[in-house]
Amino acid sequence: MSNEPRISLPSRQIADDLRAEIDAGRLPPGAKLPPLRDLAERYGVTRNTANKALGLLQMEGLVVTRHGSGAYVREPHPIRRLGPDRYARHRWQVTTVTAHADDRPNSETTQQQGYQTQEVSLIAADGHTAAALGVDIGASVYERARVMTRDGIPTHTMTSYYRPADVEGTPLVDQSPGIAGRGGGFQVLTDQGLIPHEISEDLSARMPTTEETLLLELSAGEPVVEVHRVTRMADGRAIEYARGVHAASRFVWSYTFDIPD
Amino acid sequence: MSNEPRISLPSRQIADDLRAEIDAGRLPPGAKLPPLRDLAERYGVTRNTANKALGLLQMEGLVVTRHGSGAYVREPHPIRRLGPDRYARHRWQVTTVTAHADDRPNSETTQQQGYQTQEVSLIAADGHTAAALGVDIGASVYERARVMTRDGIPTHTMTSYYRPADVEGTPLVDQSPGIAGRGGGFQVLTDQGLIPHEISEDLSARMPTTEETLLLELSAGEPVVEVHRVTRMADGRAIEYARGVHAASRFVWSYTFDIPD
DNA sequence: TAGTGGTCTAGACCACTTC
DNA sequence: AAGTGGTCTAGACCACTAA
Repeated sequence: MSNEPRISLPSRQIADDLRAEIDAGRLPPGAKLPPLRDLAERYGVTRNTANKALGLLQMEGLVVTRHGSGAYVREPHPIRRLGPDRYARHRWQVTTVTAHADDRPNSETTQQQGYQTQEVSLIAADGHTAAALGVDIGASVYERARVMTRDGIPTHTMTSYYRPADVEGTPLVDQSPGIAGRGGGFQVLTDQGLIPHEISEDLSARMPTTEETLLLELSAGEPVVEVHRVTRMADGRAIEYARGVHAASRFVWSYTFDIPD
Repeated sequence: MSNEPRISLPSRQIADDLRAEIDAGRLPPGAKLPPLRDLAERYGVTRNTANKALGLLQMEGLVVTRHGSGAYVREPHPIRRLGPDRYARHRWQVTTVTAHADDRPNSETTQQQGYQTQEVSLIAADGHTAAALGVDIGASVYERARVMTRDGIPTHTMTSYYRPADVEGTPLVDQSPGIAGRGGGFQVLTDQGLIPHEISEDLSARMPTTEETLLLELSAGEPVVEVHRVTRMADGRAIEYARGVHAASRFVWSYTFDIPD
């Protein structure tokens, strides 16, 4: 009848006990967990087994370990709320036309979101990109890959794709990092006469690849959210396709819409 | 200088090799991986180490293991696309008024989404619920918890909260499973004169709790997406607050909106 | 019954952090 | 130097699956 093991596996039991301590607040965020050797002795198991218990808690995202230091209750990340407002015109529209020689914006733009790297290359469009931009598969498109950071820690990647004719000669496809600067990509497109009007976003979540774990400095048990974004003009023509990979624990996405008929 | 280990750890090496086989398509979805004992022998390591390598691949969501049978390359799930259309009026509006005596809808409604269980109870509102519904913290609200299934496998949970005055006496708070039936919750609210008009959704991703892992039959390395939804009438009054937990790999969320000013 | 994954003990060495 | 997490070997037993 019962599908459950009669007695909890030792590693599970240890994890359950620690989780209870955490949930009850007796081990608050930032608190140090007992050393592996203590846990092993207390439960009469080997260090391997105690270590496995910690592994379970890491996978759940409840605990982080610092090699050589200890295991700690994970502290909640400051969460950034991503709503349609982040694309608002007043955030990127520059009043003076073609003012992109002025890099290094001084005020709040850098604080809000400064990117670390910008890699631009001309590549062959894959299926998704081709479909989104309305070009043939294998056609040349510009790829602009960035890693976004906040307070020095990477938060997400953002890779944009453009039709070459749309962006040739613009700061968007200039190798120099950060040169898109003031106003960013949308302003540059606007300067080209390509006015962003509508955005479609597709969101999905998965576990990171090993590369992403390194790049985004993800701790064990942290999923990523993959965002696919298509930006269109008022006439429906797509002018940018972008793929982002976000550390899940640092964001919440927010959307509001009317119920359709 | 180099921060990388000179030689890859054995468990990492095995995982990397297997991942390469999978990525290259030499181990296609559904293919059986070599038995642990074979891997151990081939690499000159113990079964423990080979097992750890499998664990890494499981965490990445690339591999699933079936106890007693073997380890297999994970097959991609059929993905369901969730757009605003799923809330469209024509999907739930019933032409004949107050037709909720007719349970067990016979045609497509059940195929699309049939729920397994419905637990209704009167509980004290927590902070989120109170804020969303505009009631005091601790005030009584109806909680209606469901587990949604598709083709017999659970896909997500959905727990709705209502102001008691809004739903008292309606099928929504009837214990009998499935009785909301035809048209579902929005139709019942409409029958009460509470017409859903606008929806706000907040999405975030995280690793599942152990309970959720059992409930949604999640395999190792599968994250969940938590959806918070507030449904409002045209005058802005909230009539439902709902929280859902989705198996991440089975869904993609899709939103389209105009760029704000 | 044979094959296979899951977990555990016992003991060892290493890598990193902290003092 | 002492403390702590990470990984590994060697060997064992158990639980589940499939023929």
